[in-house]
Amino acid sequence: MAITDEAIEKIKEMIVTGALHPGDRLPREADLAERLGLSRNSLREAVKALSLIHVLDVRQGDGTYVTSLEPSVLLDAMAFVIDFHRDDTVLEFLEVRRILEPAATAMAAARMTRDDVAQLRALLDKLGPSPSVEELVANDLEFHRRIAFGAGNQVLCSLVEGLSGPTQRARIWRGLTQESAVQRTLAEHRSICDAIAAGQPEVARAWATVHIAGVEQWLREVLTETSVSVD
Amino acid sequence: MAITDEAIEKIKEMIVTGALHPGDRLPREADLAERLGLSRNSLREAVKALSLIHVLDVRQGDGTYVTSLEPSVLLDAMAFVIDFHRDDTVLEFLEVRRILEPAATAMAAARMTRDDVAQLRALLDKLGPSPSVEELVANDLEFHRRIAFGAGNQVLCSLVEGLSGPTQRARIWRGLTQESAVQRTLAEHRSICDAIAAGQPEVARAWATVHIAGVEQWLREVLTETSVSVD
DNA sequence: TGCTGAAATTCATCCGATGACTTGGAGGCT
DNA sequence: AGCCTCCAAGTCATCGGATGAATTTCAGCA
Repeated sequence: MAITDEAIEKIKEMIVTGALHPGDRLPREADLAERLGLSRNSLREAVKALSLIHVLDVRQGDGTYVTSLEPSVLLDAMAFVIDFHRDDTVLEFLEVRRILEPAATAMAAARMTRDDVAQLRALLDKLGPSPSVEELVANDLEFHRRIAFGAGNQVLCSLVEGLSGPTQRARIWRGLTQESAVQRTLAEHRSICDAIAAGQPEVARAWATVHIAGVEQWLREVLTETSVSVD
Repeated sequence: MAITDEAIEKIKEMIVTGALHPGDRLPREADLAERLGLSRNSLREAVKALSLIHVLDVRQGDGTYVTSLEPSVLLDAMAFVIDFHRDDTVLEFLEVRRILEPAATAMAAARMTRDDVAQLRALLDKLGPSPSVEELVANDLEFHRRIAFGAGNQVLCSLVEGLSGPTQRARIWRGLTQESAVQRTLAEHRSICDAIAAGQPEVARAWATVHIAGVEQWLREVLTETSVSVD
């Protein structure tokens, strides 16, 4: 194994075994490099890799720290990974969302407080009569984020959030506006919200399923029409 | 933004825009560094980070290549990330598995061929009368892997696979053997297999749910008993 | 043809030096 | 005392160059 990979493993080891706790500061690069028996350059490669996936947080002029290591932070890196995928696999991601989101929505319907629901509805109301694509994306993202958060499971929450990279969501919404399916989608958001407000998990689950399946079907048609060369 | 991060973005951009395709070879480090306007050292940090998440594949003496970028390859990196989590969040991961696995199992029940099922059953039969923990873990992993694969969705498959890091699965099985709950768990595997063989998605889904929920409940009790300091 | 070994290519690792950024404290002002 | 300014120390960021290690390529030979 390459020396840099060993360094990655060793740092990981230090964290997993508890030698390093979340928030802890690492020794300075020069010291840590010496301790691990490699050059500062090679160590930096290891640190850079670990900081890309948010395990380490490097602050110039200050030091290098272990992040909180919360699922949300780590799964966050997943969005980065997902951005690499183009249309051909987008459908598969959407299929997974169709599994996760209804579950999350049902859980949210059982757990969210009256106050949470009020905020959720306020979010939907905030959208003007003719919103831009950017506003739609932001609103959509926030809506699903809050529901996932309301499900009370951090892992589920970040997974749902990460699963539709911002890039993909943007592309979908751009497509929807062109096809004037925006109104239907927004109406579905309201239905989901209503079901959660009524505390009806199964109804909420059904609306969420319908919602995702709708987008899925639309995307499937678009991909078929434009044939193979969507790229 | 740091120059290295810019390099990461630029390489990502090249891939996403299609300037670089899966399998393509990158220019040699020296050239690429010059082209992107940074030193070889800094470029290497970027490359190292991208290769940790399996976006790039570096081969000494040969060159640096873009990987296949298949979901399985990229989500693979998730297992690495998940290894950082300890008992406190394991339950949340398990809860997500309880959502995904039943769905995958139901899909598998509808899609797997007679031949696939035969192999699945053969796998279960391969386990001797008193298997070691290592054998149990390997068998368990392979069992769930095949079902997820049988669901016909790469993303779902790698997600299910990745969600229970090998480390965690091992710990769970070690615990199960101590509590002699092994037989019940193995019996559940057989029930799941039977339901898939019978082509009954809903029965398969139910057994999968029961299976995961069982592990979940056991783990919940263990965590409660041993109090806070499981770490 | 098929094998061997040397040369070319490319990544791996190291070293040393300089620049940039953050933090904390010394010193002075109000 | 409280506050601000500014400087010095600490730490990461980036660079250029040099040498080693692994792989591939291909000429030369049996």
